[in-house]
Parts: sequence; structure tokens; C-alpha cells
Amino acid sequence: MATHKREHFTTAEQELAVIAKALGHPARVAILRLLTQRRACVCGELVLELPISQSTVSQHLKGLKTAGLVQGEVDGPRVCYCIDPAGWARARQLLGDLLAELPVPTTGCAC
Amino acid sequence: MATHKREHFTTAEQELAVIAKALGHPARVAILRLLTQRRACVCGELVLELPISQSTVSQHLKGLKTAGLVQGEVDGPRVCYCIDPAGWARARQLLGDLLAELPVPTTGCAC
DNA sequence: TTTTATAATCGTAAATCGACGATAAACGAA
DNA sequence: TTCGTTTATCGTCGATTTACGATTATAAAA
Repeated sequence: MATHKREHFTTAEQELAVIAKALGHPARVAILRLLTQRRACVCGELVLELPISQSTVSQHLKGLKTAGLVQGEVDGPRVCYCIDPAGWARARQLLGDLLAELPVPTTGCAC
Repeated sequence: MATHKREHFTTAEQELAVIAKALGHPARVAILRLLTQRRACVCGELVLELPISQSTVSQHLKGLKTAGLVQGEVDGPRVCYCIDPAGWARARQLLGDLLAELPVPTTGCAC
């Protein structure tokens, strides 16, 4: 049932969309998993694991950093990346809320 | 540590990316919520709620349908949309796995 | 200082996205 | 059949994404 037209999207909707967009590429999902498993840390190691070039990996890392999911600290000529605790906690929260809010429906369309 | 370069991304990574990409726009997140809350069902009702045009809503519905998150059945001149149980169950599974696999790290970068 | 290793950025190209208005298609009702 | 309602599609446009090689920092090592 329609109430009235919304002016904007909610902050939560936009925030979740930013997170989801960051997860919206297999390379970025793979990077997050490699970082948590500590199978890779430095950008060059990620490049060795992934089927994409160095510049593309760097670009994806930038995207993940912009979304707040990853942080990197300079370590000599290298950069050590890891999951950003605060940002990832927020992402988990938003995704968890979504899963809680949208259970698998038992009934189909009911118009 | 690097083992050896991967040829492709895994199926799970790609599948999750498809789901995440579908969630990567506030309009689509809003649509999913409206559908589960049964605050809207028919396309026209969604249009009345959302700050975007009819053609754009239809476009987003198509995207959600392609991702397998939503299904629609024709009801006279209208189309009744609802969450696709199987597709959404799969999406929940993949997102849940991600949350389980990637806990919030306690330690920061450790290179 | 010069070299070497690493990562970020630049420039570019192709593809996709997101939005809209306009039009077409589908269907029930008159 | 014709009309009115609803939804999908078309065409368009600008912006964004994804990819790459080449180049430019950056910093340690020689």
C-alpha cells in the first residue's frame, strides 16, 4: 500500500549501498578474504594471487579504502593492508541488519 | 604469503559479487524492504513510494530479477512483485558465510 | 648518488550504470 | 473494438566502472 512519495533514500539505505557496491566485484571479495586469512598483506602479494594486474589491484584497494573496509600503512617501500576494524564492523552491522530484516519469505506473491 | 597466481575468481566470489552489486544501489535496497514489509507489491505502488520515475523503478526491478532476488507475476494489467525465496535464501547464505568468515579483526596490520 | 623494488597515479578505451521522457505492449473494462 | 490503466522497453545522455600499460613517486639498498 502506498503512503506518500519519499523525497530521498534513507541514510542506512545509502550507507548499505556503498558497502554492497564495494563488495560488488569478485576481486574485492577475494582481497578481503586474503587479508583476513593473512595469506597476503602487501599489495604485491595480492597481485601474485589474483588474476589481474598490479595497477588494477591497487585500484581495487583504493575502492575498498574509500568504502572504509580496508586500511593500509606504509612499511618501507611496501604498503601493508588489512581490514579496517571500525569500517568492517559497521559493514557487518548493516549487512546483519539486512539479513535480520529480510527473512526468507514463506509465502509467495500475495496480491 | 603468496602461493601462486590464480587463473580465475572462484564461483562463490563471483556469485557473491553479483548479489552485492544488486544491493549496491539505495533504490534496490529500498525496493527489497518495501516488498518484504508488504508496504508495496505492484510496480506502481513502488513508484509512489520512491523518489525516482516509473521507468527507473522498472529498470531496478529488472536488475533485481536478473540477480534472482525478486520475482514478479502478472496480475491483469499489473505485475505483482515479491522476494524470490530461493534466490534470496542463496543470497542470505552467501552474505552469512562472508560475515562468518570475516570477523572484525582484533589486531591491526601485522606485517 | 645511483640503482632497485614497490605502489600509486595517469591516460586511455570499452563497457556498464543510472536517470529520464517517450513510446510500445498487455490487459481489463466499457 | 476502443479506451484507460499499468508496466516494459527504447533511445539518449552523462557519469562511473574496469581493465591495462606506462609513468611517476617513494623509500631502502648498493
